[in-house]
Amino acid sequence: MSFSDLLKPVSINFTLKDHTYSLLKDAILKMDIYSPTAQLRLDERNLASQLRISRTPIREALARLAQDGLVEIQPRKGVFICQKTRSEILEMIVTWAALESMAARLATTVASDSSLKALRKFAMKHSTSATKAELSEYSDANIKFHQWILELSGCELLRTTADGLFMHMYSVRRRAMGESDRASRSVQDHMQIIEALEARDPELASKRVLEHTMRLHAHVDKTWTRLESLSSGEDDGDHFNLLENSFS
Amino acid sequence: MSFSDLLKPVSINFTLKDHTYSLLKDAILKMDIYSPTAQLRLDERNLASQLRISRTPIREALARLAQDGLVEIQPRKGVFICQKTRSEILEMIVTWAALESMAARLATTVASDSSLKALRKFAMKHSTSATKAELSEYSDANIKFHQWILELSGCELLRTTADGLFMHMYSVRRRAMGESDRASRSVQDHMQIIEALEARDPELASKRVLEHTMRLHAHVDKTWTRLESLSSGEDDGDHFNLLENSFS
DNA sequence: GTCAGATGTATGGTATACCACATAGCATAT
DNA sequence: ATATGCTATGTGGTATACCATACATCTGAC
Repeated sequence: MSFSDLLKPVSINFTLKDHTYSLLKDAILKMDIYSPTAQLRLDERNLASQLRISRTPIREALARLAQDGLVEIQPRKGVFICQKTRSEILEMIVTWAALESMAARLATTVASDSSLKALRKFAMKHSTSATKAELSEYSDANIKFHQWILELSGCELLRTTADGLFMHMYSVRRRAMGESDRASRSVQDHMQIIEALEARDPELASKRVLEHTMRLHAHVDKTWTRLESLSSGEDDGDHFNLLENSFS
Repeated sequence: MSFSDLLKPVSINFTLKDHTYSLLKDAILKMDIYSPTAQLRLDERNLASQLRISRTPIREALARLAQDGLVEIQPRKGVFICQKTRSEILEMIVTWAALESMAARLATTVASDSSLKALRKFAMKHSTSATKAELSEYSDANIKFHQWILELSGCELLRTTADGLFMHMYSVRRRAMGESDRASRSVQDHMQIIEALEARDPELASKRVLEHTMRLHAHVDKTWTRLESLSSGEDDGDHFNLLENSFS
């Protein structure tokens, strides 16, 4: 090993702006933004003094977070963490379903046999923990499975776009994805998806991913009521109920 | 009508930051960023003096544009307009196909008869201009048709996500979407899509939109060579060639 | 007692000064 | 002649001062 190998990574390209961005993003995603006691307002000056930096990099980070839809900047009013409505969450699941369904379609063609084998191994390992109702672990494995399919598609844009959606659902997944009665069905679905991938059947793989994700959609649609009570007043309508007969 | 009615919209919620953002965005999208003489570098101080404002709102606008993927900020180096590689453009088309295909599926359920009728009317009106090889007009109508389907889905997130992709393709659409030999086939496709929507057939509508968009994908894949020559050196591989047999 | 207006304070928006780094050109030494 | 190192300059990164607005509180008049 030469000198240059050791000395290369001199923290190049580090900026407070970028650091603050990921710092704030993680903090927002970790906190339970639906708790009644949640601090929804972000004070630039407080953040600045807490992080011991000036407001400038913070403001640029906030501008990016606003672009992500994580916060809302009301001019002359303040910066507020965005609470997603049930309707918005359902739309995210629909969009996610669209992306992952396409990813599965692509994966039937581009994924290597070995990578499919690895996916199967992963899914089977976690099929046991799911039945043990270790919900948090199951939830993580569940998300990982879906992200894996996105990766297998070989399409970076599909993956990153879907990641943007997953991000918003982190603060939500514990209550939406963790029900144990859904776990066994979910594991079953996953296995069928893998079989379709292994069979190199684009239509079938795409169809199964779509149906699987839309089952989550239906589940959230039915059980999710707490969110509406918090941000009550605005009613976007629940026209998505109508959509479910598009997927059988 | 009282004075206050007339005077209300006194630039409330107007911020230089937001204004600069859309200003720069439009400017970037309008210019031909693939022209050899294109000015790819953005100088903060130049922009500031041209717009007669300070650097601060410009920097926040640039941070958002970077998030959009329109520009790249290289710390301590400069801000550069992003040229998309052919590979990235192909990925955009794939992702767009995923979104619009889902939108068509939803639209078969939620779109009203009257809105479908309006879509058909729109498509038929522009089917004539397409044969007249009025390319620019056809190109606009083509995009409008696809956006319309996104709207009919009733899913805002599908629409906005797809819009984000369309945005990047504006600077590209003239050379990618305007070939007249594609126009007649395109019009034909559009009509078949409308028929599937009117038949309220989710599978068929989704399938036809997918195939239609992937025909554009195949077309771009085959004919797009100029881009690579400009940003030659990096080769992301053209593994997307392999994907086309997923769609027949 | 209540409401209108003034005033104070907090917060975001903007401008600007300064700093650190990257780059190119030049000078000097070998 | 070439290579090395210094310096000048331009650029983005950061800090900070100041401005404008929104909102709450207080005060005074009715």
